Amino acid sequence: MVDGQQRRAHIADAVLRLAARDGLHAVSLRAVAAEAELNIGSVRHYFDSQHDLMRFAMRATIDRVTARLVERRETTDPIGRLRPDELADRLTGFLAELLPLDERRRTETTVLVEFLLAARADPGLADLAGEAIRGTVTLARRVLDALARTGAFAGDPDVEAPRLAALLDGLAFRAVLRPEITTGEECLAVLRAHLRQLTRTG
Amino acid sequence: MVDGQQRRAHIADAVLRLAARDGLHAVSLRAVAAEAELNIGSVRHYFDSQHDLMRFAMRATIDRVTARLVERRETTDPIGRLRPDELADRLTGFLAELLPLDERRRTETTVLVEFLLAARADPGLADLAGEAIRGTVTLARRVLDALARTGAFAGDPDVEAPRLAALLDGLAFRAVLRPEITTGEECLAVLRAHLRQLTRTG
DNA sequence: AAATTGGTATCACGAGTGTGCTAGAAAAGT
DNA sequence: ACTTTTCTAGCACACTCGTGATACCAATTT
Repeated sequence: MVDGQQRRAHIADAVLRLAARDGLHAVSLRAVAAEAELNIGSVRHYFDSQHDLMRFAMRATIDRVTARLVERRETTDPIGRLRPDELADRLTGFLAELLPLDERRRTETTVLVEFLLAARADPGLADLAGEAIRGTVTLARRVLDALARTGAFAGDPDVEAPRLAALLDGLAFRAVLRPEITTGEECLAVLRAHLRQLTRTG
Repeated sequence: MVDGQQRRAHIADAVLRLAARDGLHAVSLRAVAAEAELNIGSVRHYFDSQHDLMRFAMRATIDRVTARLVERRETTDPIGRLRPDELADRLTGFLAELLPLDERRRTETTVLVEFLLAARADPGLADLAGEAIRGTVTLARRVLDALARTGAFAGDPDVEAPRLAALLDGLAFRAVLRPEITTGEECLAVLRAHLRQLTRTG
């Protein structure tokens, strides 16, 4: 007996690799089967339709990123008294989980952008897209809370959270599209500057 | 004799409408012909290949947005002495040209996002994508210059320009994907807050 | 008036797509 | 040992796609 969960994950991985490399439009059943080194019939055994496969892959990506953030959620806990700049740098590293700074994060971010855009015209993915888009704001809110808890920040969260969320998604988007223009170092520098400035305003 | 330029623009319009409504993957020669109420043969008469058509449409979109910005470029000229906040609001309106705040801008922004992502796996569009991505930073630089010229801002342009660019693209991206989450008002509020804060920092 | 170009309209081909369907092999349950 | 489920493998159908090729009409040129 084969491990069904593991097989599905393996297939989803093929989808992610393919989508990140060649774009979502290149993700066909046949291409996925080839990439996963499986037969088309096998792929279809684990996923009833192409749509199921896509949804599963998108779900998996969101969960994967979320899991990383949860793993590191203690980063936002104010252990001890840190200097504001130190706290800002700490949170920069935390939020950098959403930026394409290495192979893994690049794949995840790229695929998410692809899926989000696809969801625009595909009602079957609308809920997942909403989840992801809201997720960034939620995360931003959490980080701002962490700043506020140390008294280093006292701005209006209803403006600052969307602002930080847009900045994050914008950096990710630009770095995904043209890494040689919006480099990883630049992303970090910008994000760090933003968080540091927030600590100076409140 | 038919006006070739006009016909090409008409066809490109059909591409934009289609791409904005159903996504780029739905833009086939047949769909474009139907949308433009032309015969496939006619479309093919004006464009040698599908790739030519795509390139032309992307080029047209970039030019259209650029033209709007050039039309309003005097907005960045410091006529008279404005209060910093007034200047910030003025520049907010200027940069809002890149945000999907009405039908026209929504179409343009959406299509641009679609094309940018498509360019990731299509070397034939790479130069246009680079142009667009660089364009946002250039624009950001111009706005920061305008701020600096009035002495209201003295930050580091090498950080602030990419930051503003990422914020702009992030707002546009999010508002294109989920307008009910990242609304037009929120975009404006965030952008205004950002520019106002810049005037207070320097 | 004849010839050339510009524009419109179709057909046909090969390639690629998702999916319905069938069937053999392998493993698990009885 | 037999049956049933799981898995793998592949055929075939209907569809869409871009494009080559062809033909016909209209306007302009010669």
